[in-house]
Amino acid sequence: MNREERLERMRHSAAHIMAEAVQSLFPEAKFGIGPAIENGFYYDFELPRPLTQEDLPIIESKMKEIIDADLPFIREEVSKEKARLLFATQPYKLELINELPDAIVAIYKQGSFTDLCRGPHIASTGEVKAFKLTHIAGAYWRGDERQPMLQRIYGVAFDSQAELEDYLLRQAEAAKRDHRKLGKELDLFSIHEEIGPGLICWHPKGALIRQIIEDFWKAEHIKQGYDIVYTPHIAKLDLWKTSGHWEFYRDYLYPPMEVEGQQYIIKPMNCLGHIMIYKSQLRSYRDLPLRYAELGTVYRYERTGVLHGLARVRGFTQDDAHIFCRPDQTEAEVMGVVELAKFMISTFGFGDYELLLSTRPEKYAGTIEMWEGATESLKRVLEKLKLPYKLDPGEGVFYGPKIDIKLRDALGHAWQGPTIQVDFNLPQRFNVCYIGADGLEHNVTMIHRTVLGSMERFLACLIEHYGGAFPVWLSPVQAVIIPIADRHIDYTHQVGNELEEEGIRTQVDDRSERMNLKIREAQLNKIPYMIIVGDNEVASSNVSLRLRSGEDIGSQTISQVKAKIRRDIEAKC
RNA sequence: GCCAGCGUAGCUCAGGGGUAGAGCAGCGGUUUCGUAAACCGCUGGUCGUCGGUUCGAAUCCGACCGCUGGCUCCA
Repeated sequence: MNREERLERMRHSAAHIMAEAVQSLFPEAKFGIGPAIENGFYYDFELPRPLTQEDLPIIESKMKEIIDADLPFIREEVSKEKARLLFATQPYKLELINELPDAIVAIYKQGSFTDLCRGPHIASTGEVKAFKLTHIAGAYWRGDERQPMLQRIYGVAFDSQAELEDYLLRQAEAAKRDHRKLGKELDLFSIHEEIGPGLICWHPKGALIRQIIEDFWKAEHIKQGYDIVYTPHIAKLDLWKTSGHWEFYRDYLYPPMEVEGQQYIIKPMNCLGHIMIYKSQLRSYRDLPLRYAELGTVYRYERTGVLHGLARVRGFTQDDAHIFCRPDQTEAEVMGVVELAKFMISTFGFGDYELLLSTRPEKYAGTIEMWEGATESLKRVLEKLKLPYKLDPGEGVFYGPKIDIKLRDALGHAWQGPTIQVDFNLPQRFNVCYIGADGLEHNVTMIHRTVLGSMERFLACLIEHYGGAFPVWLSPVQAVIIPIADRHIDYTHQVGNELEEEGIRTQVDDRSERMNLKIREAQLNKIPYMIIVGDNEVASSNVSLRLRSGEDIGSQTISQVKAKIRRDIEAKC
């Protein structure tokens, strides 16, 4: 048994132990399910009263008693009949029993607690070495919002106290990288109750980072044969009826507004504008592929409970593009997009990401042949590029299969970023065609794609990835010049001007404050270079260089410093 | 949207039925200093909003708004 399997078994057993503890405190508890998860476990309960944070230590100490008693886990196999009797007061367990395919089901007992469970488990409760209950949350029975909401207790468990403490410490460190916290501390963006939830105000420093990314994005897209376009933020409702969005996507749309007797809505997607541009002329098969790219701001109504800083908002800018191509070009185009996405996110330092290939859902547009053909193309691209990916069966959008790339935030939550979606629906609904070599009209294949996801979510991940210490090329302030005493101020401005002329974003800190305070603030603002000047520097026409790592490089000529900063900017690291 | 928790000065937070507190920030001074916080003084809040209970509410109750952790959903 490898480490992961052993840990999973132990964590699952910890869930049973927690269930026993809860049962002893609430004899009338009804039990849902209690699996192992990454780093720990949870169990869902229906209880006579809401749990509070204060209940957790009580449950923990009860769990410790059970662990200290070192009770064996005993597996038994019983008939469904017997299981129904055993769990007669447990409606959720009965529901599970009824759905199990076999006539015989497994149960596990430890101490006074018996659970319907496939197993496997550890030999006895004493094998749980280190655990902690972390939080309580509501969770729908079977993850279905029409079902009752149960109370879920989450815990973490490890092989040793040291590993547990290490994990908790890492979580605490990760919390410091939270983009919502850093966004405020580094003065990057804000969200206002007065404006509305999920709507972002970008402050000068955050806007500057975004602008650098957008400039880079545009330049790379132009290199890759994309054409930059702009399309309106509102459009007639009829357009969205034709596209099917009004029918399939209505819950996410802001209600229509009436203008001159016509209904308009704010766009939730950019595709329709791009289609209109495509359709403004007759297109020959020789013109394809056409790639229209737009940093397009869209608005979607998201339920209040799902909003999260920059990562899940109601107004966001997609780094969108739509590729119109012939079916025989699809694979090459998807290949180009995957490579571009890989290049973009690796430029921003993301090495660790997940690729998912989603296939045909139950409700779908187009024919099975179209789906299979496109899904195979996507698969071949991933295989040719030797990219490891997971299949996400049935999770495609109704209009076509897709490849998603997920980026992780500081706390390990995976957010969908780049996405590449083949679309069989819109070309038909809008009759998006080209004239083939045969002189006849053919539907184009349309590919919707982003290579960052959205500026908001990407920035959220980026802030957390770097913990706010952005690489030099993205740092809003790249160098701060700090005089030791007021008599050095003239010289700091002189140095500052030289750096500015070199295109380095420089700030001269000429406030009447002590150098130590200025260094501290520069550190807290995660400014990459601190350039300190005092009597020695003025006398020698040099500067003293300190890095945000804390490293004191010491005396350098101004041209040495300029060259170093330029090199670091160009290396994008 | 659902479950739970939370909302006190610009920020971080204490207080908890008798009418508001700290540190930092800000402002005014003093200090001119060698690699992560100099010193003194001052200003600053209808305690998220609206209702209710009470002689009296920031404190208790209700509704709403917002935030946090999950669930569901997603770029």
